[in-house]
Amino acid sequence: MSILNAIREKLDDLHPKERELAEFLLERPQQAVQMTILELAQQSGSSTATVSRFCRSFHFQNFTDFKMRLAAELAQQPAQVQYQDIVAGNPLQEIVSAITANHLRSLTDTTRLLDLTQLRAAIAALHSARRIDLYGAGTSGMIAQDFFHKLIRIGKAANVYSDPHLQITSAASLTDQDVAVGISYSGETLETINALRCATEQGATAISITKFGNTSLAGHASIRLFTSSSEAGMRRGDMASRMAQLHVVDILFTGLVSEHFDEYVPRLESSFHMVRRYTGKEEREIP
Amino acid sequence: MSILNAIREKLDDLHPKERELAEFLLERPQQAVQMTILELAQQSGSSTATVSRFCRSFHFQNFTDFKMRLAAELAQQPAQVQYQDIVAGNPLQEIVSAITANHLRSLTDTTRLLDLTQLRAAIAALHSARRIDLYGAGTSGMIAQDFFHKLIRIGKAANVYSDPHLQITSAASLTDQDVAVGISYSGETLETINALRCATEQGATAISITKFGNTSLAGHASIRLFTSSSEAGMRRGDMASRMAQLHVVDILFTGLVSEHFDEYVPRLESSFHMVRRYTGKEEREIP
DNA sequence: TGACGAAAAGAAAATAATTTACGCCACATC
DNA sequence: GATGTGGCGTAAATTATTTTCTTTTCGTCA
Repeated sequence: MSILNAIREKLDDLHPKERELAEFLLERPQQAVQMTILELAQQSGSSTATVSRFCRSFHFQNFTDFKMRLAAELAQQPAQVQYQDIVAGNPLQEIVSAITANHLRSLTDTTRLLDLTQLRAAIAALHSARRIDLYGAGTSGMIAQDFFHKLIRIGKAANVYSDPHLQITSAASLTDQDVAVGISYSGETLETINALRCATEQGATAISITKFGNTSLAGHASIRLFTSSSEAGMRRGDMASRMAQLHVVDILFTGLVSEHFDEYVPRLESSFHMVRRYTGKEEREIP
Repeated sequence: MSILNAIREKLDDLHPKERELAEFLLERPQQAVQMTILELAQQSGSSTATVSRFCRSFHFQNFTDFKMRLAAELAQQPAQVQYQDIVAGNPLQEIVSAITANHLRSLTDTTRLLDLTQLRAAIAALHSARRIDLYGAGTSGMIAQDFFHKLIRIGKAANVYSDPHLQITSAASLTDQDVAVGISYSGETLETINALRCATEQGATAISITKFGNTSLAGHASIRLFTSSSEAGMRRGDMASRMAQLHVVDILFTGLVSEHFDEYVPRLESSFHMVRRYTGKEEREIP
């Protein structure tokens, strides 16, 4: 942050208009680097001449040089705004920063919370499962879908259900050779809990993916995986939590493939090529 | 290295002079970002017009925009762990680190590539849309689903289709008051391209969400949103790209809600409470 | 109190940079 | 060999930036 720091240090020594400009730059550097000198001058209440002089006074070759270097500096570390809920009329740039920060935070927190032992147990269970059932509702249903997509790519006998009746119907036919995965961020989704309970009763290995804490769903699972839990923020919805859950799914899947590389990778590559072959643009172009 | 990657990928498709330019950029990007368009044209053996056209063909606003984003990209410290593919028998801890790094990188790269103008245009289009159609196949279909979940929460007349026949059927009935969103990481999914083309023909506003570069899908959209593009890595699948796409969806949605706070937030809160009321554990516990 | 000078800052002119319109040329097609 | 198409450069138009010149403001000193 050397450029912005240098500006901040000099703030008191600057002429009034330059100071206004400097303050604008410190406040909204991201926007500033996208502007022309005229836009910047107008928005900061000065003139193009002042901006130009300002850049030279800081020993940049010219305005463009200044803009480039500032852009490079800003790219170094993304702004850290914390777990914000949606509020009215935020500048778009701030929304972008806030969401990015939320998501990054969510992923790193989740990584930190991961229990390698549980992860290994989950991978082992998935690997030796005869059949894999996935349960989830709403957004967590989508996570389950995603996991499903991945599992069938490596030829696993997986199923995914978001219909409560089907969930139970399927769970009822599981055996002790099977695995059921219940996904629910809150860990309190009744349908998912019931499906996992039912699976457990049939002797299946139950894996839960919930937010960190002692949630009901985790209570019914023998293998528990957790994602970071941020304060709710009903407006924000489940954006960050969904990222975290996908993150866990990705790690599970990658761990699974990596540990049984020779078995799964050929299937993975085959599915990749087949999808290309049968859906790719090159062979079927419509004129 | 999204921008340079995108250039590298397109290298074979470029016209001779553009190609020379591209090769120069790939070889000496650091120098390139310090030059004016004339210098760059001369040193790469082309003309200013060619450079300008080149930048636009990659969907940058103009040469300056290109230079700024490239400078920002070059300023990024090389990540400790780079976009890794799945390999055999890695220690689990390393897998976790690698995936986390991949995902973080994917999000920050995508954020850096976001074009606020396009984003604003997309938000405005979505807001005033009479009807919103979402198209996607495979994993991108899931992203479309996710967006759909969000849009119906705020009472938008949205639909999501992954069946190609339904996509076209629905697209055919769009009007110039409607919006169609095509999602495809590769930007080359034929079904999605056709659906978006059809929508465009009906006069609907077309929004694309693809990896960065000049992809076919983006070519058929009037509003183009991009995610970071990493080298393929077929085993890794589309984990990081999916994160990036969701990231864009989240930003779109949050921006939409934030800009029209009074209209959307009550609906959002209502949907939140209703889901709680009708599916929550507290009222329906099974003993 | 008024005159002078220094410095700040804008207007406008000058310059530089970038985009666009236009047209030429090469190559392909019939 | 005529005609069309598309790549590409030149130059004109546009836009952006810098510099010069002028006005204004404020402080100092007679």
